[in-house]
Amino acid sequence: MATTSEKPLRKDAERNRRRILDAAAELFAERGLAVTLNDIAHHADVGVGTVYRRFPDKDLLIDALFEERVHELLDLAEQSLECQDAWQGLVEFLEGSLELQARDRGLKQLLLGTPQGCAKVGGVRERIFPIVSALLVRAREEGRVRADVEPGDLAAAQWMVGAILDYSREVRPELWRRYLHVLLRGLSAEATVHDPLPVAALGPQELDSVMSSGALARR
Amino acid sequence: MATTSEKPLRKDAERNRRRILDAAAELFAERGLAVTLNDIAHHADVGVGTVYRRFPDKDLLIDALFEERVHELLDLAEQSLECQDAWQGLVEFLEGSLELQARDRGLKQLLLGTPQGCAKVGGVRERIFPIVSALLVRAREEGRVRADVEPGDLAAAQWMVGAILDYSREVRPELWRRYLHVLLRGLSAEATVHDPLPVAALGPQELDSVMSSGALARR
DNA sequence: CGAAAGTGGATAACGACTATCGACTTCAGC
DNA sequence: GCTGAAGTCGATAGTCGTTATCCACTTTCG
Repeated sequence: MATTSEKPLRKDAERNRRRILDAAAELFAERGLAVTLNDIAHHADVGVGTVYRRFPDKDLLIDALFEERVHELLDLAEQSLECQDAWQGLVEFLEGSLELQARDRGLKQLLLGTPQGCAKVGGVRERIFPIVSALLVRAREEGRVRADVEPGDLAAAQWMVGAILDYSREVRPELWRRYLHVLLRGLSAEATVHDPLPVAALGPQELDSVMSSGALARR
Repeated sequence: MATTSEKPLRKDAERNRRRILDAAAELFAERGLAVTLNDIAHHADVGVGTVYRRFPDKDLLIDALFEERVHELLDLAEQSLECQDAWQGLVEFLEGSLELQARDRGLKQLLLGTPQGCAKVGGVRERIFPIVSALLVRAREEGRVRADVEPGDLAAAQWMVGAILDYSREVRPELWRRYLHVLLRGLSAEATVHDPLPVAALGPQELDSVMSSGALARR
């Protein structure tokens, strides 16, 4: 079970493999997982056949690509658990996680969407959940979070902020911070007035452009 | 410019028109705007051709169907503005609006998604915005809402709770109430601890089922 | 009763994507 | 430098789901 033994790829083949991976990373990040293998091939300056030869199944490509990125998230969770102040840790985790998602549409879809295939990635997600739950429980015990907040609420929070990401990514990539803040305030035990909301709300014309940009597809 | 004059439809034609409208209402509500005219035809026990004859363009059908429903929303907004307590009015509006959306996927998509075509519906949406903005401004003046909250935040709130709707509709249709509550608490001037969160958070097994149900499509 | 209006649903036209194949190019080792 | 194994390219065939048309047939209404 060598980690990455297989056969030693020929030099040009290896170069193409990298090109494909790089192109895929770029396209997934900016356009989401829906990009076709054709798109990726063209973007990598490589024939479609080459892509199919190397990654017969798109899920294999996704797995290969995102394994690393997803582990970043796992590290983040573990590191946040170290934090002496559990509330602080929770905030750090959510901010970090959403920051990654803001920078990579594909990652967001992988994390919050359906797992289908992509075994490795799905597995990591399952390992993150208990860690973050522990973080939440601790923050609750420390009296920083409402007593009736539960782990499921953290998933919901990511869904909600994820929606902001989808709608506003083009117009105001940083808008999600504002609503993460609102949400955290809503979940905290004593919601103080102090710290102002980060980043301004969308103005009327920005709202229009979001609405008509078809951020949410339809038919 | 008679409102609905045209030609007086033949009796059977009129009956079919109604059937189509009814079937469309049902399917849009439970499956969203993406249902095909074929689906609608079959569900209405009518030939596909009949549907196309009556509504050459799907947008026309949507317009015809949702004009009324969207006006309900406009009424709701106006009525909420009457409320002496602006905060109360705001809550009523958001709850009412989201309740409608929870019951009708199509309506939700129409309100929060792209307007493309569907002139009438889009117009009403534009009339609602200033009303709700006024409501917000008043609630802010009354000191119930944080001073830095803006009208755009209400749109964002609907996007966020709308995401909860999309994810959890099958598993727990009422879950959105919990997160509207959290959000409102986050936006309110003094977030008191009192009133407990309505409806429980999703448990681990429910989360799994949401994740794997592919609530959010991908490829 | 007959003309006008309306109907059904097989099927053509489409568009987007997935996947294959085989003539051709490149590499690595002798 | 030659050779054959490894690798490449991209036109194109196959699928799938949807939109839209057409016309022989049925229904309505005066």
